[in-house]
Amino acid sequence: MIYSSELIKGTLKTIVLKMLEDNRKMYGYEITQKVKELTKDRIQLTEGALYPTLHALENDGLLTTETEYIGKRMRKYYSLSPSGKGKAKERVSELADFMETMKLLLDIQIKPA
Amino acid sequence: MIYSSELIKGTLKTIVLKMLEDNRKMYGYEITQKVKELTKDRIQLTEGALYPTLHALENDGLLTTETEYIGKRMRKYYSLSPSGKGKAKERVSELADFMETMKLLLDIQIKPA
DNA sequence: AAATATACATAAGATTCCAATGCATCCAAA
DNA sequence: TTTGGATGCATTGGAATCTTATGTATATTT
Repeated sequence: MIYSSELIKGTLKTIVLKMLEDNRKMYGYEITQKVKELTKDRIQLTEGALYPTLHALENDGLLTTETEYIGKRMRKYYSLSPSGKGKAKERVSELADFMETMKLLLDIQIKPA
Repeated sequence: MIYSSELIKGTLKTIVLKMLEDNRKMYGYEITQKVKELTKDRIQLTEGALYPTLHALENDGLLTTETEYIGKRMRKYYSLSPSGKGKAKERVSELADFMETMKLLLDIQIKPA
């Protein structure tokens, strides 16, 4: 199943924050690949959505960056700042709560973990 | 907890379709109240979002309408068309699947129903 | 040698939602 | 009895978010 793009809306920031919470330090392309892998190809982040989001999170002080070169190719690593760590927890828990609510609202049966 | 509005994005159409699937015939204001009630005030649909959505669904042939007057006050009832019924099931099941995926991605523990 | 993958980024446009506003009716309380 | 709150429709302007397309460049695989 491929999700209609509408569903992804509003969750991208949360996904990015969570990936960085789990992995400490990642670069953009790596995030797209990790998400693709973890979701078995169901969610494929587009670069046009991802990079602006990373920049916005950085602008908000939630991410810090460091640039590395692999050969001549640039890699821009992103990490959670202290406030980013707080924000990550906040966002994930908010989404979890929202999903609980949607489950009730839509009569959706969710398999236990 | 009040959800940051971003989360609602992408789910509004699904919510509306589901409400009409369960209730056969509803008017706009009734939908906002029902959703508010079912979610214990956590989701409050705004009119600026709801009405354009209802019109869009109607335009897509998923909803039919009938107007009634209660005294002098107009009421516009919305119902699922045959294709709307199919779409409702499709959307809800897509959202359920998406939530499963997000659960895995974000390590969220969901309580069993 | 060419195609694919890696890796960054921006721009134009569509979609979607919110906040604000407007109109009108009905009902309850002051 | 009149005033405020709830009911009920709707639109508009603007913000936010994502997609598609494009651009640049290097590395790897075929």
